[in-house]
Amino acid sequence: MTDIARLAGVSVSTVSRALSESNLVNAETRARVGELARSLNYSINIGAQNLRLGHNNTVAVIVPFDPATRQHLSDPFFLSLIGSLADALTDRGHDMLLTRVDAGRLDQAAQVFHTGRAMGIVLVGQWHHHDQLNAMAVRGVPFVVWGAQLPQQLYATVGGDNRAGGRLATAHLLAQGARRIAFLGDPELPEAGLRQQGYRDAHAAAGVPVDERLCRPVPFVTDRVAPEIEAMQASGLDFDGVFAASDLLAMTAINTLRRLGKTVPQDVPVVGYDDITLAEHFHPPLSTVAQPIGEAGRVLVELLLDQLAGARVASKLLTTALRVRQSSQR
Amino acid sequence: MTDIARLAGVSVSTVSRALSESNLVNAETRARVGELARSLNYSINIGAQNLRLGHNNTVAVIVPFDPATRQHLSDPFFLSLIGSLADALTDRGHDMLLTRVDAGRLDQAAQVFHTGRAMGIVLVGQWHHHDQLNAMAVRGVPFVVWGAQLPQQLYATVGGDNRAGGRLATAHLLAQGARRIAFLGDPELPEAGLRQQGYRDAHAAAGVPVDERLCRPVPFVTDRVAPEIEAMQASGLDFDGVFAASDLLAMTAINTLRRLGKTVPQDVPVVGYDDITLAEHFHPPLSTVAQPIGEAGRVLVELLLDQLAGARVASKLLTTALRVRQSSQR
DNA sequence: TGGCATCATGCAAACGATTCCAATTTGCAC
DNA sequence: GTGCAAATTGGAATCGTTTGCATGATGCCA
Repeated sequence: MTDIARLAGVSVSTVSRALSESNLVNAETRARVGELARSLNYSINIGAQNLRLGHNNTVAVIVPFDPATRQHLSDPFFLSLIGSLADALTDRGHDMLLTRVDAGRLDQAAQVFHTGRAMGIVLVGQWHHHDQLNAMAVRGVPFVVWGAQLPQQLYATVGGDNRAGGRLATAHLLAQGARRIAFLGDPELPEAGLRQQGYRDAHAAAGVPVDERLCRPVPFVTDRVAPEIEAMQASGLDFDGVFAASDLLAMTAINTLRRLGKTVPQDVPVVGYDDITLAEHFHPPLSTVAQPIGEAGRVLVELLLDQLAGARVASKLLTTALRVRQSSQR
Repeated sequence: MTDIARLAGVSVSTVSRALSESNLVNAETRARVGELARSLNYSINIGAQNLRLGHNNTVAVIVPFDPATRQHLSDPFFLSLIGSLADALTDRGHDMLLTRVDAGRLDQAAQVFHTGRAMGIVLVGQWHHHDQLNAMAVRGVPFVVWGAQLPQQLYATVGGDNRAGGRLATAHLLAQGARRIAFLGDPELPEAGLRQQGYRDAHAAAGVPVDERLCRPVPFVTDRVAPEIEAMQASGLDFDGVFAASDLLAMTAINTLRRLGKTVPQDVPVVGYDDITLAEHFHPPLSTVAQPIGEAGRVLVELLLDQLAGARVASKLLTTALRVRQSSQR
């Protein structure tokens, strides 16, 4: 900037004003400075600008990281959500900082705010530490979370209506004539827990009892599915439908069932959750509960920005919809 | 920092030194300052630090954006690559700025560097503008690109060995007895072009002629696949194998074939490209050419950092491997 | 006691921008 | 010619850090 000032024969103050299109400077000078800046391929240093202005328009998107398993960032649903966030933030003119932090040391996430790297935070992924999140909220860190609403939460979440989703999926399976529906998913995780709750709701509404042995607490890891299904079969536990808490689990379940000689959907209709890109390309095309991914990114960003604007924001439940495809229709 | 200095009864200089664990300060003062900082929940402002130090340790990952279609960021392969980059950068202690820019206004990508937002750039996605990339390289912008190597290129790329991948896939199909293999993919795109080249290589090596009508220039968009296959069938163009330039195309092709009454792999073996997460969960499990995604992120980051360290870096070709699954084995 | 390292600390100048305030010029009316 | 407002511009302080240099204190040795 000093160089431009020298070349243009004006002071840095004037250059600064000219570049910000202030009408305090003579139109002719403004043009000359602009020209010069362009020809020198110059653009103002955002860091310095932020420092002076006390601004910052980057938003951090933080994904948990389990240091024990050193598991990489690969879940298709969360990757899609990240894509959706990237789009929403770009549309709004914000930069997106993608960060991974140890899921246990959640307070590290706040650092990105305290160090001034980001103006606010979007947390995405499976966060167990409800209390740590509350602590963060109390400390005034601006953030929103993708996930389930919990009682006594001091922060805002955005998430699909997991309970309704579970209800829809299960009701559909019941309507297909299934009476002994296995549920695959770990109810310890808030989102899966609500989906299971919906599963129970649907049973209650239909007057069909739930066999607790059919609720299998499988984590969101595909290689735990096959053993679970084999265990059910080995112990003579009969089932005539499967509702899995994620599409990946559902797909693995279908493959396992096929390997065990059962056909989907004739013997066992299956419904998944998430509606990832490949659900409809799967064979048979997977019935699933769709999460509104595009809307998710937009709403998360909107809530965060509202919060930054000083509003007290409420959590939002996005509507989910059942996509009936062939995997569940006999 | 001023506050801490006041509370600790020392100057900001000392606080700065204490916080950076400099041994120029008395161990006792250092401890006191550290304690104070922790209790005040203070962390140094990275922006100001960067400004003073002239540093910056964030790397921008830039994904193209077609403003005409307003297409969102959703391709599973690129999303995985982004995940891989996030991991590689986190491991190396760098921040990752995820940005989307208009694929046509590629020079905008350089802005993120010129404005000091990032120290370097990783370009990911389908970049047609070879010349613009060269111009960027000439101007001294540090960046690496995921994609195919082109002649006369002044910048470094990292990519799978697309030609070898195409060769592997096609040779495998030929070995399965296929003699009329359809190729789905747009050879105008460098990567798909090389895969097609490999397809031709394999034919030449086996002494099997290529029927040009079997090379179908399908872009990387799934809804263009079915019309293409139907057109082939309608025109009586026979084929007994399919090699698709991406897994998504392959999966759509399989579904289309099935709809047209052909079984995969018995009637038509199919091989895809990329080995996305769901390839092995597909039915039938999809044979495909695996791209080393994890390695991709690491190598991209490594090359960029080498370049920033002043080395002149050469493009790198990552080895690809054929994953034979059921979709191609009769 | 004086001289001289050694240690710990403070002062002030940067880094690259923005902006309040003051200064200069110009135009216009009286 | 004088006075005053408007239009341009420059000077200097500031944002939150780091660091070269200078300063003061302390301890040790002769």
